[in-house]
Amino acid sequence: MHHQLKPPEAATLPRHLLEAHVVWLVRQCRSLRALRGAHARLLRLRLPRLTHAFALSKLLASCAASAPTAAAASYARSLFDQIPEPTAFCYNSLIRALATPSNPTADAFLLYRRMLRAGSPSPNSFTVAFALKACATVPALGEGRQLHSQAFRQGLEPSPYVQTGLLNLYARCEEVALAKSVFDGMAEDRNLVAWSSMIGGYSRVGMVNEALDLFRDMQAAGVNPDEVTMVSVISACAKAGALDLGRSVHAFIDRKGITVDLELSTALIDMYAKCGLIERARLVFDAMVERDTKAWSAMIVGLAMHGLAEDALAIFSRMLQLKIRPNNVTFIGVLSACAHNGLVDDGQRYWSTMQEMGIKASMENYGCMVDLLCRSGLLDEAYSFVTSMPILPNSVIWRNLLVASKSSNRTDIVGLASKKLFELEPQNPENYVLLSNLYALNSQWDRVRYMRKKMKDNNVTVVAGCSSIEINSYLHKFVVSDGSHPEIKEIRVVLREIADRVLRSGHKPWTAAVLHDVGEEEKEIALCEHSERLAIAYGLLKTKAPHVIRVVKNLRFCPDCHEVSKIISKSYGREIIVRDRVRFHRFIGGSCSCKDFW
DNA sequence: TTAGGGTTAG
Repeated sequence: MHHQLKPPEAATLPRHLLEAHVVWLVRQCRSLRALRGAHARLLRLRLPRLTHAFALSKLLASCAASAPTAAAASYARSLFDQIPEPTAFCYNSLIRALATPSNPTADAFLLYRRMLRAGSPSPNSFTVAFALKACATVPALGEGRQLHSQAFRQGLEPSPYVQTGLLNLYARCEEVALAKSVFDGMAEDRNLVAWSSMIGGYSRVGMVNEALDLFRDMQAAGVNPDEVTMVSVISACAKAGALDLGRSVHAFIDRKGITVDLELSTALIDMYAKCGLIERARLVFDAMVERDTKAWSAMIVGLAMHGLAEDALAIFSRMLQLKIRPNNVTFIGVLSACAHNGLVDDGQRYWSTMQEMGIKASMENYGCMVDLLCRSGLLDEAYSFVTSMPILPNSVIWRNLLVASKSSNRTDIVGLASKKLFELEPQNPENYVLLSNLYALNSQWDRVRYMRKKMKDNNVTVVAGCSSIEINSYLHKFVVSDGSHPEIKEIRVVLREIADRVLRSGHKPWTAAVLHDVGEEEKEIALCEHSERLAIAYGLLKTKAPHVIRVVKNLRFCPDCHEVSKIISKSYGREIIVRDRVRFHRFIGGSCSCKDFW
């Protein structure tokens, strides 16, 4: 009946029937295009003034509920501007529509402020919830905090939607302490969304044990997780390199019949890849019924991380065949696959492909290219690439260049790179240590001493690296020379044994070159109590049956650790998989399966 | 009309 409504008839109908027609028409719309079509049809009906405003607000609300794109946001704004006296409902809808990832200016917050200044209509709990969501999407912590205090003043804070909005804002801004305090205050109101948000917050900042403990608490509280919760739990395992945990969580997902949707599959691919089981990642990928750019990217990045360039590139070309548009992250995978396998020409070709496809290169993409050129020994090309970049190179890029020129006698590059590094990050100990090691390598001991002095003068202290090992579903963390562990005595016995075996193998600790002017005892500590070695020692102590020891480091793997892990693996007959921040080093019987070790 | 999720160089 409704769709047969014609303009002359419209003028004669009572208001409630017209409104019902509007509601019906808008409800049919499944896309932005359909909404525009409905808008045009409603205009042709020449509705009375009030019904017209009603129609615009319904269109606006539907637009706000659609996919959060830039197009939807701008259409919503144009609808809003046509409404003579916008109600709170209209403001709420526009604020909701403005919360798009492509709208980083916190426009939603500005609109909320405008509403407050105008004095009417008054914001309600919907307004605050939508505005908080916008701040969480950007993310804009400062604006979000202002919202928090305003919500408090207006008495809107107790609304459970405002509460979860605040919790999620803080969780997304990596303010876990603030998020936790909101979460703790919710007590009775804690629902699935609140639990998931909090777990996601912990997962995001790498507080894996906290994320998993909370996941257990949630179940104990009788709240059943869904696929959204599981994404956070799985990505926490991925971050920690906790394969056993990840596997048991995956089994839990299957047991509970939780839907493994697009996002959860992607998280599983990432988890298996980061935990060293690339074959398993591949199985998850192959079983997917629907794959988007992120899913393809996760698979490509995973393969690249494992040095499987051929597979990564094959997957990439299949992706192109299926007309899935890659993004800059996909190209991070493609370019790093080339870099790790010395495929300079291919890498440069893919770089041009990326430009041709109109994909804007990010700092990471430039970084991949610099890495590609450096690893292939094309130092000059790398240098000119860096100096002609349209964006200012960051410290990662300069460090890469510096490491690449360590045995090149290119004092110009070393000079520029170190100058840039100390300008960009005067307080980062990594730069001092790197340069000092570089001088030590060339036996320039006076320069080594100068770097140490400079470090001292600038009050730069080395932040200890941290390694962790997963034993019985728990992550045990260690830092260098960490004597605080309750079982440190037993660990030291194993360490002593490791040191003996390592020294007997004839390996000369690399660190000793840098520590040439320190005492024997310090050298021994350097050899002995690296965080990673503490973790391996603890693994040897605690795990008898499994032959695999997995250690995750938050720092870059050093050549000395690489050598020592190989020796331990061979000597104890254990497979050791060490993952540093970026990739894998798998040692089995003394050989290293990592192809790109420098 | 309300809230939670996945891929990112060394």
